[in-house]
Amino acid sequence: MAMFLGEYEHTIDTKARLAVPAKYRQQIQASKGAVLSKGMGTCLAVYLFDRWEEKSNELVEGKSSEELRDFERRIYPSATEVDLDAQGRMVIPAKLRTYAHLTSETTIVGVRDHFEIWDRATWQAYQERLDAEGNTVPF
Amino acid sequence: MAMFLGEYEHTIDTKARLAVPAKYRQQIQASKGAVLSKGMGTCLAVYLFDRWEEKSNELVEGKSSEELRDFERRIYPSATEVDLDAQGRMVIPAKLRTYAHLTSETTIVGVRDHFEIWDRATWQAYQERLDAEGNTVPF
DNA sequence: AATGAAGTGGGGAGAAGTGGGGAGAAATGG
DNA sequence: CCATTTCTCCCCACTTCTCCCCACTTCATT
Repeated sequence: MAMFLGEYEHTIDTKARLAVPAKYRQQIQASKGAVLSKGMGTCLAVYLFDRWEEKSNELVEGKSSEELRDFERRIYPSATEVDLDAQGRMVIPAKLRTYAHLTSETTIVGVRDHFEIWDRATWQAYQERLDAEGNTVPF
Repeated sequence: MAMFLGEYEHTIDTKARLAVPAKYRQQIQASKGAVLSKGMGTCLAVYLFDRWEEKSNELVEGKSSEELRDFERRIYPSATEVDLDAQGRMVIPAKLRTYAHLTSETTIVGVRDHFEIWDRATWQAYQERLDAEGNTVPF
């Protein structure tokens, strides 16, 4: 079972390329590929394909046909298949880059069943907010 | 299994031609062709032929012969086979262009088993409506 | 130091998207 | 049935962008 851990500071270059951490890259290459989509909050999310299908199928459960249409038109257009060049980089489409306020300085974080791509400043602000709210690490 | 993802901004030229995104084009060419028809809402929909047949068969289930006739007269006349020129463009018939309020600025979105063609302004308004209703991306 | 893996940067060929001319088919009118 | 106009579609041209390839740096390990 795939598992994403850790925090990496990578950069998006002038061609909109972002190197995927080698540990994640291996998991993508060992699976049927991955999907990049808008994430919850100001970030992007990458799921292995199988897991992404599982999740979207769960989310579809019990929706009326009207809700379903809206939902599908929200989910699928905001997603793209991830493909990596020979150096293990992915290209971030302009729409998604804008959505997540990504510039060059980027932080990539593993979140159990997926990983997320944050603008570094946005990520830091988010972490500081969690600290301020008294969220602590429970270990 | 065919899968349509992503969002593309293309233009309809003065000859009513619209370039199909290369990723979708490959799927069309790898299949038995595709069908262009009116979509749900102010848009057009393109299904691969096999999937379109499946869907219309489902929709026919349990209809009386009267309902069936109406249904068929509604569906089939508005649908056309998609054929692409050497540059991968399709021609949008005038009736369909009017139906979907298409001008020049067009957005093409993948929605799992088909893709849709929207006037760009109409698509933006629709997405903003979903935002306003509190629809968020759940990933 | 030498080696290899990981991340970053950039040149350049080919693909993708856009625009328009023009021949032949189809529709329209006498 | 022929003439004229309209429309469809094939072809060529141009621009932009994607992606393949090569190269360099850094860091960890031996």
